[in-house]
Amino acid sequence: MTIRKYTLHPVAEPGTGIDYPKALNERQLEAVMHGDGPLLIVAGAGTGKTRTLIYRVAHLVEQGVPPASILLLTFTRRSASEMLQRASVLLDRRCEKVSGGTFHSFANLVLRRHASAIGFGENFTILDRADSEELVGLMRHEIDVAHKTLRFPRKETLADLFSRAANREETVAEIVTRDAPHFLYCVDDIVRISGLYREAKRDRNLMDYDDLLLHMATLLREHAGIRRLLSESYRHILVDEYQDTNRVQAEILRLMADAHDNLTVVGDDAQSIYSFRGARFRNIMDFTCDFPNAHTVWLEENYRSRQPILDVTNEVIARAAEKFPKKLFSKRGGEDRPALVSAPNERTQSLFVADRIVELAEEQGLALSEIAVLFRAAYLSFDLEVELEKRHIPYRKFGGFKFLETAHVKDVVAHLRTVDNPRDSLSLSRILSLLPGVGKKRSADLARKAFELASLGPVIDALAGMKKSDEAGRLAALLSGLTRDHGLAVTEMMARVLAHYRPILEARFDDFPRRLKDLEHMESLCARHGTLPEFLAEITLEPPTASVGDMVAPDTEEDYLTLSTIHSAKGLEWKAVFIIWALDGKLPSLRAADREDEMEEERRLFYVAATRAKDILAITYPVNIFERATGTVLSTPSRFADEIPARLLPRYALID
DNA sequence: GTCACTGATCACATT
DNA sequence: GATCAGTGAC
Repeated sequence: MTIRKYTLHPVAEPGTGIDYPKALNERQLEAVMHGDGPLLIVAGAGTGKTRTLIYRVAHLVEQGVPPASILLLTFTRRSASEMLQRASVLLDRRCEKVSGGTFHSFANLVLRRHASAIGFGENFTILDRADSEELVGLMRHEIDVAHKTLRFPRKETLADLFSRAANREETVAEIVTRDAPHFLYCVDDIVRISGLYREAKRDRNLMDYDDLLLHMATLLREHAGIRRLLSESYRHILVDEYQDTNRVQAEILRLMADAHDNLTVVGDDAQSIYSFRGARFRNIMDFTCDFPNAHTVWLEENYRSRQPILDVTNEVIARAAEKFPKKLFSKRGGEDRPALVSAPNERTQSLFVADRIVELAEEQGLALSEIAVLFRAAYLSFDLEVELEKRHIPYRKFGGFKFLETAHVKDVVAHLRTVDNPRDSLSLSRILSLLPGVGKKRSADLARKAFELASLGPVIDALAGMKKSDEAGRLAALLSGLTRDHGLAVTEMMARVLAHYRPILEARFDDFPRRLKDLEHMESLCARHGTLPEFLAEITLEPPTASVGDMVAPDTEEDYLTLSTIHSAKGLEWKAVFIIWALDGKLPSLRAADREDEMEEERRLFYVAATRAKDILAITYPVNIFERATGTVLSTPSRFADEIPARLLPRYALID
């Protein structure tokens, strides 16, 4: 995000030392200068928590701590590398040597060395969400579901239940009881499938996202030698966005800090928005229980937003049920209050937002990169996107479907995965099913054979024997070439797979020119990676953030507007922010209505959205929206906006 | 066994 | 709108 670079603070020349008191306020300074031992930084939105972390990293390095023994864990890998880059500008290039990444990427790194200690091979394959759903689907068919008449959960639902159980360290039965009691009638079958799923992953040397964390925790817990080794290697651990960690992650941290207790966590309980992934905002409140000698620092001065915006966001969060009490303040004054705007329908909402964006850009000279439109769910921006395209306003959308999840990209990746891990029968049966005349049965049989022998040999022979099918012969040639020629560069492998896949793509999809662009983009991605396993782990752990259509225009220099889900907007800021579809039933989502804890999370979500704004904030909603699922008509603004006094948040209505 | 068709059912956020 | 189970034609 280029946006963050604009907030870079100019500091002394490298080598001349950092003028900490000049660059930081008193509280930030206290956090940065904290010596050894556990440290909790409770940092409200926009209070400079990233800055504090960066200075703390630089300070540690300056104090002589070897950079490689500092571990910086963040929510996305991109934010880790950005922070380390900024630390490098601050101090010197030593900061680039600091280890940084997400919990998942760090776990991947460790497990690639030590997986055998917990009964896995080091060349395990990482399953993304869709892969794990597919495998669950296979297991679902393994058992005879006796309840033909009653509804049995679909594979997506099952995978979701298993994931919840893993992230919260609860049993599948407990999760079903609490989150899906309507499936209690078949809870035994669900538990059986979860067992089969677990075994299938172990047999095939596969790990899903949750496994990376779970196995990492097991490794640390049960192998004191490895734990000591790791804990000694990373003498200082810093964690960003601590409010969005789950139980397993908290345990990993406790174990990692075993040898030294040098653990710094930064977070804001008011911005915890990932409970569906098992995040416990209570982790941040429990930190001082886990580490009784922890020092706590509070950051409350906001440098981002003008006071009228803070007046609104403070009201929103003041009504939260459970929180660390804090009230943010800003020296940035201003007259303009945020606005709550109703539109008679979605179309008018889109027209209004597009009009205002043009106005801000043309009349007030705001760059498009200083403006963002935020929403609860990815589909809510479709209508606006049509309008933006009509007016030729360039934008990029974050959140929603990733291009990695599209069929053609998955096809290509499956070829590479098969070569990397012949026991990955998911990928193998996927590419076999692409052949004409090969369906479920035959692909599964062949994949099983490859699995048993841990080799593609028999599959290649079988394919070569299918004389009638030209396609089968081509696939055989491709696979045997890729497995035989050792030491091939990833780019070369990709080029061969693409050459093979291209005719299949053209035969299967009407819109193949567009999809071909995605594949070309992927080709350019793999140029950055040395080995095949590295590349595969990379694209699964850190898939390109922009959604599908944006692959077409990746030119970076163009000024563009940001459309984003609120979740994907975490940690970012813009001068002007529009929150669309702030309609009660959409934000908060209707599905949160009967659970108080979920409603509280919706409140925090609204809070995160509103606190992204520096100067201008507009909250809009369409009325008379018919919800087919429930048969209700939604017409009231989000309760989180509605309960704010009009003197702080004035109301406006658009009329057609 | 494979494939193309039908009608019923459920739909958020992401590493 | 996508997915799933069931059906019948090759």
